[in-house]
Amino acid sequence: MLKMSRLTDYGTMVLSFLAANPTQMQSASDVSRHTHLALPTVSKLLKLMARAGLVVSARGAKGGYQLSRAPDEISAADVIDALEGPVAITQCSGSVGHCQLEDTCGVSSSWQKINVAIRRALDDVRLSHLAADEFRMPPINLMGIPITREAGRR
Amino acid sequence: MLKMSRLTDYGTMVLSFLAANPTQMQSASDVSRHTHLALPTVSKLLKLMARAGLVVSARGAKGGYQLSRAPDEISAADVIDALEGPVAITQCSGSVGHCQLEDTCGVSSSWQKINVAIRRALDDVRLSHLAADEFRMPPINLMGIPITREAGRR
DNA sequence: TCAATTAGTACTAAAATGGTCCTGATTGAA
DNA sequence: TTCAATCAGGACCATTTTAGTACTAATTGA
Repeated sequence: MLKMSRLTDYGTMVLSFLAANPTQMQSASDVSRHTHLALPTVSKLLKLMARAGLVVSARGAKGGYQLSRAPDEISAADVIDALEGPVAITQCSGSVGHCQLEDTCGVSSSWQKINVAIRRALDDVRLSHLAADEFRMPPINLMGIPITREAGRR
Repeated sequence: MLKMSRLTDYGTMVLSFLAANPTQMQSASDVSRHTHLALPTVSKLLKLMARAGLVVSARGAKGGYQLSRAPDEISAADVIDALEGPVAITQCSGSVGHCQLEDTCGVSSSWQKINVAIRRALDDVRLSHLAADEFRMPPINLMGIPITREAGRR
């Protein structure tokens, strides 16, 4: 069904929050508090996204996370890549054996076209778009007041 | 990772075989024999695709399956719909509760754009393209000679 | 030195997927 | 009429994937 995993959904929430607070480092618990996502989950997400270079981290007291670049420099594809691995509708021979048909394999060519189209669509949508959707209320309200949001999301 | 399920992959193999033999009904075991996919699996696939209207079935002796329409009238989206359910990168509230934000829900709008782009890409690729890739050898060889193909596909 | 905080990784529980099997209905042909 | 071939519809189990949690080590500011 081509669905995005729940983690990716959460990931956009987390990134959106960071995008709304670009100047300060936010600790994982800060993020957890504001997004209403469980701390261990947020922690895991941030670690993954740090490894992927979407956010930068600082250890130690006063440490935390920040977006590594502007929200319109982060695409949906980046997020999915970070949290679910590379986007590809067909993964040629997921297993060990290598594809002997690689050169001539026509099958992939049609799916490949689809892959490219999907990738482009995912590249075109930036965190700035997603984040704008995410927290619709005026930024002034963002900090103190918890953003109400269903647990199941949406 | 946005991957297509293995069943869908098999599905295209099955449909490709049917596309190569448009005139005769093919029983599930015929299809199994020629695609080298296990009979119960082929059977399941054909049932699902029959329910979705991609193939027509006939019961009883001499029964079997046939494409319901021309190979270029069947899109990749159709196949995925039939075997994995509707294509949607975000499934709004998979659970019971309904979306209270439906009208104003901005979150979905960006993802929705992605959905549309993906859907279009999947609509554009037709079974005729996939099938052309699938069995590349001259049609004359198709019937008697088993088409060699790895179990793991590709 | 210590508390706060990330990094890394292991682990468990739950859900989705893949695959098989069984039982019943339909139908052409002996 | 009977029977074998064949599809229809589920039930079912095993495997894999995903989600979520927990624990330990490393880092760093005060």
